[in-house]
Amino acid sequence: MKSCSDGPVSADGCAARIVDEDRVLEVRTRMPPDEELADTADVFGLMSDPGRLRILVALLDGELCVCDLAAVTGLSESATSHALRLLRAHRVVTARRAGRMAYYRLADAHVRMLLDLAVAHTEHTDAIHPERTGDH
Amino acid sequence: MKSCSDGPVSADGCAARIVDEDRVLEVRTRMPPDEELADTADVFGLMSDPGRLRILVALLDGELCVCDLAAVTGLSESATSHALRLLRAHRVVTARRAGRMAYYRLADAHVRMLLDLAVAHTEHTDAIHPERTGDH
DNA sequence: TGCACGCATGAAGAGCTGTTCAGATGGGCC
DNA sequence: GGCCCATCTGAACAGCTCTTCATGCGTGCA
Repeated sequence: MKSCSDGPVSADGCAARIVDEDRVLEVRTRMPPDEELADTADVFGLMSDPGRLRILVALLDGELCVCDLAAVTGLSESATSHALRLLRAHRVVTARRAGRMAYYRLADAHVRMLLDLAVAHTEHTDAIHPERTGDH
Repeated sequence: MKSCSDGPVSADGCAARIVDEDRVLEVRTRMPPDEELADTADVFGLMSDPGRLRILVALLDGELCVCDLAAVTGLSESATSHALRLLRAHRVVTARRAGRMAYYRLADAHVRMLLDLAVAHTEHTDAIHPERTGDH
């Protein structure tokens, strides 16, 4: 294998040393473009809050109004509304107005698949526990 | 349908009004326990940072050392190491030491599936753009 | 043995996130 | 019209996150 710092740094202006330049270039070409990665990270970010995750899991079975979502998730109605606003802004959920009520449902098949996969696995596998770090 | 605020609040001490109490109770029973939801949210949180997401996507093809990961992701080597420490603590990646080098690889099949699903979809669907909110 | 290298770590600061509080909006009902 | 109710919104604050800088640690090589 090559030395980690022989020769000038790679052509893209990055100052980091590189061990296996061919491999790095290959992985780079496989890497989705920045914008798509950022969007994907955003989607994961939306699902990374326990409150929002509860909301989304609750909506897997069908639509619910804001106050019922608040009751299911344990969030305040204000916090629920804020969370729904975020999810709505990212088109993960849509609202249906019925008089004074607002009924929300999942609007993104992609997110639904991710939720199904995640929930299915949390039911059958042991949780990942950060406490038991396993390093050093 | 019932009025949203008739009768006393539901028996669990939550002060929120409830429209469809049966539905709320049913969804609650389907909801995974708090601990599992928290762990799932943590996993999504790990994938919600563009830098960490890049690292994980890069590792889909196999192991890489820290400096190459830094080169691929565009992160500094320090930031890369910090990110890897987090991922390692959650057992999402494992390290193999070879002399001075440290080679990392994916260690969690669950996370790999989520990554595959997410990346596959970003390649074929239009991104979710928060700018076009679509509400009101 | 001493140095250079790859990596790991701790501290610190800027920025982001999620909550609560207070108030606004708009629809139904008397 | 006037009131109540479900929801929405903005401001503000606490807590967390991610990055950088500086340094420590273990390894390989001269």
